[in-house]
Amino acid sequence: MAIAQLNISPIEEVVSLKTRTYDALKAAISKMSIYDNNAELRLDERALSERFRVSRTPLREALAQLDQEGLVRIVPRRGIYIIRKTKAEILDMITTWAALESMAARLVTEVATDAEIAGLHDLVDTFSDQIVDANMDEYSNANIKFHQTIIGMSRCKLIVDITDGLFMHVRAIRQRTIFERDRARRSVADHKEIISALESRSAELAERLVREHTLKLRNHVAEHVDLDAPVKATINV
Amino acid sequence: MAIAQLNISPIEEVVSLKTRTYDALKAAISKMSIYDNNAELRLDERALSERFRVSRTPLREALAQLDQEGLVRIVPRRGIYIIRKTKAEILDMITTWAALESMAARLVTEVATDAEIAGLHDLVDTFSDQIVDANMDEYSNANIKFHQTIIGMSRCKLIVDITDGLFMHVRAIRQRTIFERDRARRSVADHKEIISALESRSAELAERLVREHTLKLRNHVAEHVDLDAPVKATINV
DNA sequence: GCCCGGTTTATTGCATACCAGAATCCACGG
DNA sequence: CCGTGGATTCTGGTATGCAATAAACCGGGC
Repeated sequence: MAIAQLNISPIEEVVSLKTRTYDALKAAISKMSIYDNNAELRLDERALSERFRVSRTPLREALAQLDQEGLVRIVPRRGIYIIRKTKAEILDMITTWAALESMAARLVTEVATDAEIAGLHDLVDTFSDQIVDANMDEYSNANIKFHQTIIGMSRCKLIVDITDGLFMHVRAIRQRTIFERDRARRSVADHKEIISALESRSAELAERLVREHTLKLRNHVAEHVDLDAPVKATINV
Repeated sequence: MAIAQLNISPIEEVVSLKTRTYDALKAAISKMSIYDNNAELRLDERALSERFRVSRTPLREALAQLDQEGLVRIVPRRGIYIIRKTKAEILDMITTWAALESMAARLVTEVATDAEIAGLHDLVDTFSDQIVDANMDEYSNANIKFHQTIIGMSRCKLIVDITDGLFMHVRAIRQRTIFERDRARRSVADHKEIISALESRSAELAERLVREHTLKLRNHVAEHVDLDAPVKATINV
């Protein structure tokens, strides 16, 4: 059988070593439990260069980008360190997140299709009941996905990008934050309310619910999370 | 008279060429009217390297950071281009700004001192009347300063940083956006209302006023600004 | 005269070599 | 035994050179 039609793809987009190194480093840092007390926070250029089989030049360019992004800090003549966010910074991130997602919710009521909004149920109903108790980690992921989905439906790419960055950091401290069954249950309830608000296209309500939901988390973290203490459990948005 | 106490300052912090190149490039790009039709958007590494009297290595690291930040785009094997934001991106930026500043306003009602809030009057009263008509450019700067001041009083450094980045881009298109006397006057009125809301510590009201104020700008730009047309006049927040 | 192919040239990506500052180690003196 | 000063080493910062790719140019054929 002959080929009926040439399937043209944009050609293999040659990715520079810099970019690949950047991605690899970012992934590695994300996966690593940087809030473990015994985590190695210092990065050695030459060692990394060897492990990635890349010269220091593209590696350093990748590091410069990560520095700009706030994931690492390059101290001249001293070294490169993975950044551990302070509690204040984490709180700021959650506040910013609240600001952006509440605006996103407002936009969703204006631009999203009914089908899109309906799709949110799938991300919540699964965890409606006792399931939450069992798989906290899975729930936590679905949870973040719920929020990211709402934000995505806002059609505001900038908000999506910024919050993606924030989620990466927030994810990193999950393991160091308090696990509370009740919080998860209340969270599910909140989510359902939010979906209702979106479905009824009430911008003000949706915005307020989302904001309050996230600020609840903020207050929770402010009160119960100690970033300098040993690992405790999982955060539940 | 002998020295009573040693005044220790953090010592002269040595700034790397990379950092200085980064700053210089950023300043140069900001100053440049990148929305001029005849603006040169392609950057030549060697030429820059010569002009800055710096080798290509730190220059490239600086460019990598600017790329991450979204000011330039590095296309492998093709070149480095200054990014011209599309209209959609500009609108997204203003939306994001609205989200962040309205949250900031809320925070201000909670954490700012009366003195701080009172200080806002100075940034507005000067332009209360006809003065607006004369010096649009000056007014425009004071205008941005007004918003930055509010954001600063929120004590949320992350919001400050993000919005600083946004302002840089918004500033860049000012010259290409419509100048409207009436908008400026209404803007001053809005600002006064916002100050009142902050003074009375009403979070909801302040948040709403700020959001609506900025979204007004968004709609204005959406309707009246054409980024592909020749220069027209100045934006008035 | 136009189009296509090959060749040249310009420019970027990467690697390596060198430089400078900081931290550590060690020897010497108190 | 401790503190100080210098030398060594380690690590990041910078410069330069080479390789690879893409754009520009040129020549030949239709």
